[in-house]
Amino acid sequence: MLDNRKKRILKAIVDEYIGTAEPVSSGSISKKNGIDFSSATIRNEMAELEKTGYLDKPHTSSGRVPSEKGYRLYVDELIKDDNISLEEIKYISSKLETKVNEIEDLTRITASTLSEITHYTAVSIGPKSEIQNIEEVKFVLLGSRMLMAVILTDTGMIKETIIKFNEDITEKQVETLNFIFNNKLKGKPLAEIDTPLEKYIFSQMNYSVAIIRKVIEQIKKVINEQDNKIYLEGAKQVFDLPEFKSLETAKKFINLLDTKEIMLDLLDSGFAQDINVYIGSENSAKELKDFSIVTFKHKIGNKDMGTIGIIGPTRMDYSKVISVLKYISKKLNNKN
Amino acid sequence: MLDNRKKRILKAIVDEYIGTAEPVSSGSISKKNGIDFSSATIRNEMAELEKTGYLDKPHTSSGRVPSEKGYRLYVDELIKDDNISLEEIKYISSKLETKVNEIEDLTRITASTLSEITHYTAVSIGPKSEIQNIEEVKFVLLGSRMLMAVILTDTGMIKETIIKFNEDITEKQVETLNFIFNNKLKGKPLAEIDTPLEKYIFSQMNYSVAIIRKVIEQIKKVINEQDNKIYLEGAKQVFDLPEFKSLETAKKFINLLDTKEIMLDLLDSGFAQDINVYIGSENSAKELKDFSIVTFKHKIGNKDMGTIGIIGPTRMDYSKVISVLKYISKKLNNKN
DNA sequence: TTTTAGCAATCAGATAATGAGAGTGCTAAA
DNA sequence: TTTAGCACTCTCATTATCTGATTGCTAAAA
Repeated sequence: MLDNRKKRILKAIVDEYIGTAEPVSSGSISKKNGIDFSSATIRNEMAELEKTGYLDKPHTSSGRVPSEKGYRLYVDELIKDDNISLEEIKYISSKLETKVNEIEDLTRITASTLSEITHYTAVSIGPKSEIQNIEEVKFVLLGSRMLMAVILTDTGMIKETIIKFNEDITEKQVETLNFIFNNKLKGKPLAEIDTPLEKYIFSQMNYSVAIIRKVIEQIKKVINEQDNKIYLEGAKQVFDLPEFKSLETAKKFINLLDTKEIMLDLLDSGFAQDINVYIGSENSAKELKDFSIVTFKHKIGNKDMGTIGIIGPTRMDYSKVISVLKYISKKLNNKN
Repeated sequence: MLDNRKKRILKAIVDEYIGTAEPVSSGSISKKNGIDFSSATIRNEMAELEKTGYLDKPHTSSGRVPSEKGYRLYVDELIKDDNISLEEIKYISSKLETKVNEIEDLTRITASTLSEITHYTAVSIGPKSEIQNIEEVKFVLLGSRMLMAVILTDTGMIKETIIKFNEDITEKQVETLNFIFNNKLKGKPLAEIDTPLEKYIFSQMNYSVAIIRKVIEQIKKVINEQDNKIYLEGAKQVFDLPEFKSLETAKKFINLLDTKEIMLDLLDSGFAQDINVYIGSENSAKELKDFSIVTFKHKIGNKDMGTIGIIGPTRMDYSKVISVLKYISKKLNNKN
């Protein structure tokens, strides 16, 4: 266990390193208000902190840099979570008041707001289809061979898709589709739209199995696309961070953001708590070992409403990110 | 006017420079098949080409680099437009056969295919709303206070939007809306959806002007958004080009792509011809002076169906880009 | 016992010096 | 008209040198 002074010094080092991205020297810390010891004393403490694994040293004659263990302690014990300014509060409020029609829009706006304030990259996904129940399904005929299907779920997702046919569809058929889908599916999970349903409908109404199959396939497709759709905000922000000054690193990062599996995994991995922080190699994917991720599962009650992830260097301003997320989380819950 | 040999040498230089991005030496050209002169002779010709403005020289003892005038001649007179491989043809065909429901999807798929083949960045927009006529408008009630409006146009655009109200909407009202919109607007330009229509509707049916206003506002909003929506494909490809090895340049480029006005302008600027090439400072925006743009207005008959732009360094493989575009253009026209 | 001043040792990063290599322009011969 | 030959130029990579920041350790001071 670290004594109080060591913790204060560690905090000062991490704070400074987050600000400057340069190894922190004993001298710069000894001048900090609140820490009134000579650089020699700080040096001794730093040597200890290094020995116990909280700090690293890039090379013999350089200052210290926080290790992952150091960041972890910093995040768990040393930061405040109300590091948010009045302007930021105002900005967030104005953004969240934007009228949205669909739940994904809300998640996306939240993510982009977050990215704007923190200057890190944000990724987000809407609620998973598997946890959503069907509120209403509506078929609308557009022209004679084009059917639009609109699906509303209990989490507020509205998804529409267009289905084209090689044969004419009659108003009567559309009516039947509307009737069957709503009677059979209202309140049921989205996943019910599948082959058994197809068979059921076919048994109820005697028109072309091809039509029914196409309808169901297309709806399944659009739901599936929805589940795998990742929104990305503020990717170019990273170019302003010193850790991306090498083109190689920047390229690696951009490619990483493009790798759907990793991103989906990242957004899925959050625990039941609201805000999760993964520092460097704590991330499940080894590609993320040089980054830190903060994820936030937006819930209403215990219903998952989508997830947001903030990706940045391990030298992330955790205090700011967490504070802003906490505030947003509170706001979103009040809203409903 | 350049004699034949000078043209052949210029072509060889541009070809080589496009391939290597390195200043081209007299020696490397003299070895090219088809050009069987000693490096000294080539040197003399190169000196001439430089004097007449077709070539530049980064410094006294370096090889030559094409000037904008050189590229212009190259594009206008020296390249072939059937520089396309069987694999590429197959790939394009397979991509274009993807079923699409909306015209924007087609433009977008075309742009992304192009970007994949050429390794340059593609931007695209759908057809402008002002040139589109309304084919059908459909209102569908979702729940009791949520109305969905679907608009189909003659160019195949399908746009839907959701309108939320603070009061209940009846099926009767929806019917009236459907009746009036379709009777009044079928075949008319999209722009007719505006205040005069609002007044007309209000004179025809006596329910809350607030509802009508909201409907029209929301539809106008979604059409406007549509007009300003730019699709971007393959932005990260530029990281592989040597001209973007400096982070500064890459950053500038990414910011450029983000500047809507410039991109919209770029896509609007094309002439009546199908394929337009703008080299370096030929571009209207000064921010684009280090880039070349190839634009392509996709038309069916003389109806504009959207525009695609390829952005790359002035050292762009014009022959490849133009060949692929020509082929795609032919394919798209056969399709309809 | 704790803190601090002082100082040699270390190392990254900037700056300067050197040299090789690629390419040109020009001259004079083929 | 073409080409071989050669001095000249300039970039780029490599090496050497210098500077400044920072540390660890020792011994004195608190």
